[in-house]
Formats: sequence, C-alpha cells, structure tokens
Amino acid sequence: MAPTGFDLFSDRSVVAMRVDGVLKDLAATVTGEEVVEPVGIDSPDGLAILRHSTAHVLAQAVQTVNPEARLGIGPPIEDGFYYDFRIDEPLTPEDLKTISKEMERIQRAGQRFVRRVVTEDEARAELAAEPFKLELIGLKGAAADGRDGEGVEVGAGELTIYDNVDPRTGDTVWKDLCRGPHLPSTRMIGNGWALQRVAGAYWRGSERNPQLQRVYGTAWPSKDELRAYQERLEEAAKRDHRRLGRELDLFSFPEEIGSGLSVWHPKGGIIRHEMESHARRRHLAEGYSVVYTPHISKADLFATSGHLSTYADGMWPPLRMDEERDADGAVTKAGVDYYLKPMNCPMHILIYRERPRSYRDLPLRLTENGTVYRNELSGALHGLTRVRGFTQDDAHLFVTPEQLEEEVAKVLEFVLSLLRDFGLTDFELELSMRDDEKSKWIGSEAYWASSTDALRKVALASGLKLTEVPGEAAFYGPKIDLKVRDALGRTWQLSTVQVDPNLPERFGLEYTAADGSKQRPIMIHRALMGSIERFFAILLEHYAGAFPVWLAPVQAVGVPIADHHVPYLESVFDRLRATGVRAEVDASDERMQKKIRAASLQKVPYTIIAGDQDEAAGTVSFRLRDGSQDNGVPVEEAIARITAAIEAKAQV
RNA sequence: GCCCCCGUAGCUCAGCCGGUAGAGCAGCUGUCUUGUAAACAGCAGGUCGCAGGUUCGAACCCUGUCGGGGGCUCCA
Repeated sequence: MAPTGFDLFSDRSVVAMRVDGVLKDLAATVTGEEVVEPVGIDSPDGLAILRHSTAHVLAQAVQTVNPEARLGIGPPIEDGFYYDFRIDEPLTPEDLKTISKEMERIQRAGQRFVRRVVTEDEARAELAAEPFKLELIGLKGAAADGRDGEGVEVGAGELTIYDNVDPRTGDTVWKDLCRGPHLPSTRMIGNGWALQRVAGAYWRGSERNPQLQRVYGTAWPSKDELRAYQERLEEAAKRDHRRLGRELDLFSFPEEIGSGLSVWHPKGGIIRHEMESHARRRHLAEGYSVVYTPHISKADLFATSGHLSTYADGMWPPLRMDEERDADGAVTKAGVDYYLKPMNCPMHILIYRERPRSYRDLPLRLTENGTVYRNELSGALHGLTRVRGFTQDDAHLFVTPEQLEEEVAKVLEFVLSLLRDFGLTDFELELSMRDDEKSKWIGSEAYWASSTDALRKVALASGLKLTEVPGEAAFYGPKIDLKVRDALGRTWQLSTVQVDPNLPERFGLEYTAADGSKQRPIMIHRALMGSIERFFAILLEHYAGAFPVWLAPVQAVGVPIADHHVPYLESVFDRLRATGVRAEVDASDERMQKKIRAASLQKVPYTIIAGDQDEAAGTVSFRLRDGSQDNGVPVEEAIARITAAIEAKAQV
C-alpha cells in the first residue's frame, strides 16, 4: 500500500505536506517518486491551513446553532480567517460566544477532515441547499471550459468536498466544498484562536450582490502566540492617531462642521506648522516655486481636465451661482456651477499657461500645499487617514521629454531625503505600468516604453526594493509609488510620482524649443507626504505621540520642586524660549510628582526639574521620556543640549 | 452608499425588568510647599447627540436624522 504523509512525518507540528510543490493533506498518498516536504504549523502555509480549518469549524458551528445559515466563503487571511454567511437574524456578540462554545465542542470531538473528489453533478446534488456554493461550482465549471483564460490552471484540478468525520462513529457530521488542504483533525486547532467581530460583506465583493454577514477570527499555533497577537493589537490601539489626537489635544472633527473635516488645535497646529515649513524650505532650496490657488472653480476647468466626466461621483456637488428665476420659478438667467477642487493640477496648469513658455523656463516646478475636497463615502471615512477635505503637498513639474528621466530621478531622491528628515527610513518602490489590454491606455507605444523605462531606471538606481505591477498605471502614464514601513511594521503608501502627457494635451500646453518650434511639455505629478493630514496621522502612530524634539509641540516643561523655585526656573526658561525652544514652566499648584506625571503623559521630550540644590549650583536636572535622569546639568550646557537636539532633528 | 454595533459631564465609564442621572480623572477654590508618574478638602459641571412617537411617566421602547466605530465598496 502506498505510504501517506502520516507514514512519512511523525512530528506532530507537521500539519500538511508539499508534494512536488503542491500542498496536500497528510492523508494523501505518495509514490516515492515525488519530492515531498513537510509543512509545519509555524510556516506561512501551515498557519494558513490552521486558519482555514478553523474557519471550517466556525462554519460548522454556525450551522449547528442556526441551521438556516447559508455558507459563503471562508478563507484564511493575514493573522486569521473569516467566513461569510447569509443569516436572516443579524449575529450579535452574544451569538459569537455561543458559536465559540460550539466550536470548542467540535474541536473536542476530534473530527477528521476527509478529502473527497466529486464530479460537478455530485457536488450540485450534495450542496443543493447552498446557493452560494452552487454559484462557485458554476464558476469553476466555466473556468474548466477554458472560457476564462486564467481559470485553466485552477480548472484543471478536481472539485473536492471535505467531510468532517466523527472518529468514533465514522459518520460524516458536516461537509463543505473546499480545495483544501486541511489539518488532519479539528483537535489540532488547539486553543490559540478567537472570534473577533462580525461585519457586513458583499458576496464576491460586489455591491450589486447580496450582503452577507462576515465573522472574523484569528488563529495561532498556541495560546501564547494568540496572546502575543492580541497584545500587538492593543499596542496598535494605544497608538491609534484618533486616540492620541484627543489625549494630546492635537485635532478634532467637530460634528457642527461636518464629517471628515478636521480642525487643528494649537498643539497639533504647531507640529503641522513645523512639518510644513521644513518641507517648504527644502522645496525652495530644490528649485521649486511656491504657488497658491483657490479652493473652488467653475465647472469648465474640471470639464477640460476630464475630472468632471470621469470622477464626478467623487466630487462635492456643485454650488450654483448667479442663477435668476421669475416669480414662477422658471430660470430667466442660467447660473454657473462652481466645484470644490478635488485636485490642484488644473489650477497649476493655468499658471503655466498664463504666459508663453520657453524651453529655458523648464523644468518649471510649482508646489502648493493645496487643500482639496473629495466626496468620500460616509462609510469610508476614518480619522485623519480618510477625510473629505485634506491638504496635498502637491507639486507639478513641467519638463521637456528629454528632461523627464533626470527630473524624475531628482524628484525621487528629494522625496526620500525629505521623508528621512521626518525619521522614516524603511522604503520600497512600486512601478505601475500598462499591460497589454490596449483599450485601457492612451498614448503611443513609444511614449509608454520610454517613460516606463525612465521610471524603472530611476527606481533601480535608488537601490530600494522594487516591485513592478503591470496594469496598475494611470490611463495616461506610468507611476512610481513609494511605500514606507512604520515602527509597527505596517506599510503605508505615501509618495507618488506620475508621468502625465494627457493634461498638457487637454490644456494645449506648449513651450518654444531652441529651434523656435512649439513643443508640448510633459507633466510630472508628485505628492510627497500625499495628504498632509494622513502623513501626520502616520507619523503620530509611528512615534506613538512621542515626536522627535523638533516636532514636539512642547519641547521642555519646567518642574519646580517648590513654589519658590519658580523664578529661578523661569530665568532658565526665558533663555530657552529666547533661542526658539517651545518651553513652559509648570507653575500650577500641584505636587512636583504630579507635574512630572502630567509632562510624561503629554510625551514632552524634556522635563527640567530644579530645587534648592540646582538653584544653588546654577544647574538643572533632566528627566527624559524613558524615565532616565541626568541631574545637576549646568544651565549653559542644558540649553545647548536641547537646542542641539532640535537642530539635529534628534529623537530623545 | 450598504450591513452590523455605538452615542450619558471636557475625558473614561456606571445607570437591574421605563419612575426625569452617578463615579474617577480633568477644571475651579482653598489648605499643604514637598527632588523624578497621581497630596487633601470643597465647588462647579449633563434638557443623557438631535427631532418626532408610544406611555400617567423615556437616558432606557419605536421611527427618523446627525455623528462615531468595525467591515464591504471606492480611491481619477
């Protein structure tokens, strides 16, 4: 008899195997000809299998508790799994407890996951009560027919059903259409899992389809790993910028103003001001010109740019100006529609077009922190990262085709350098290109080839990790996106550099070349932080509120040991403030311990303490955010230390 | 926009089956003057998001609406 994975691997942490590169259940047989590798539960594949099997147990539990529940899909995802159900009554947190109990019961029963190959007709008969599964069978059938190009590989495989078999009776207690593989038994799931929440999700991701109830869960090889994961979530929650924004009094979203529209409090305002003014100084040094444009414009501008035809849904509704009506309400004079701007580029283009341009003017680099308004879906709004009004640190560079590559290189170098100033260091690039689906793209083959090539060269020269993604380009040109990894290891897409010959075309932009001919410039769209609000949120979470000294809203707080030390501390702090340090003495009627605690909760970089000893010696005592002390520092040195840290953009 | 959950003092939260609200912190006022994360006492603070409805009576039940959260969707 041919051996199975169970014969080959006795180690209990092996949950599946890879046979000639294909994942299989341990129960599968091998001939001895293949290359067979064990899949440990700790490996990425093993974890996915664990989570997938847990999702199955969830589904079985839901159908046990509520036999009316119909099954959607239940795949493993990062850190966990989900399963979608159609249930008439919405699931409550109480239901999750009941379901968890049932899942534990299924685990204890030690049901075996048994793979069974079925024909399409058999599958349809067995799953007649599961409309969504039938739909999946139909999709797979279509793929097998070769009608869907990418389905060939998938379609070549068989339809399989996994039976959950009671080991004592040998009865099949539950089954599900599934490709597998699975753990050998429900018992191997262990106790490292938890159900997390319920959410709505459209069937197969389309809002035209019915909305199902999705149960999210997480699963790990052990309870300890589950706890560690839960602690990571708690740590992330503590850093949530919405929470820190409130605790540190940085910004808010007054209901009276409207959803997704932020106001910046003094402490948030000073941080943002420092960020913006530093960036602006560097832009000026880099040959950019600062421009300002209004927040609204007549509809024509966005008709010319094309935004109104392709993006009207994402724009705020128009404001109608100067319309006149008679007593009956009939229009006697047509009004003009104005729109809040969703992008700055059309206005920058108008600045370019304001006078004839020569090749000597190029590259022309226009930059603006331009506030734009987009009508985001209410359900998509999220703190500062997804809002309806935000400020782009936008730039539009007008170049000759010959200048494109060199200019893109300079932009990328500049972007990286400026992001490093903010303490971000871990970057990756993504090059979005066209694919072969010709109808989607405008512009010549030669243009795509040369511009994509220019971006690729620049990206490779940066030495950063580069991923090429065909098909992801804008319809008019390729782009480079820059992703950054934060202190928690999460990646954020920040900067983007896009090549665009389309808008210059639409607006008929020209420059006079050296030979006197009229030529069309190419435009480079470039956002660096992207949205300043979102960038701020990312930095806030990256630093957990403990900003580097130059960004900290209050850089030093003075804590007198007793009231009569206030004048001495004030004399030191007067000098600090004179050098531009944001420094305040806490002269309130509180215990010094409490003042230290307050400064600490506000994440102030330097707490400066002085009592009799310091006053007598002409020194102060430092307390840093990590609780460390440096006592008896001469005033002169203390001031130098703080100003040096600000100057160096140091973290302390 | 869709589904589910939530909305009580500046913040965090309590308020059993309907009987018109309570704590801690923060604030203010006093007392105490103290070497590295919370002194003590007192005072003040809410038409329970808003608008309707049911009821003798609503923070609590119903409807709508605004706002928030988790997802889905979208992201030129």
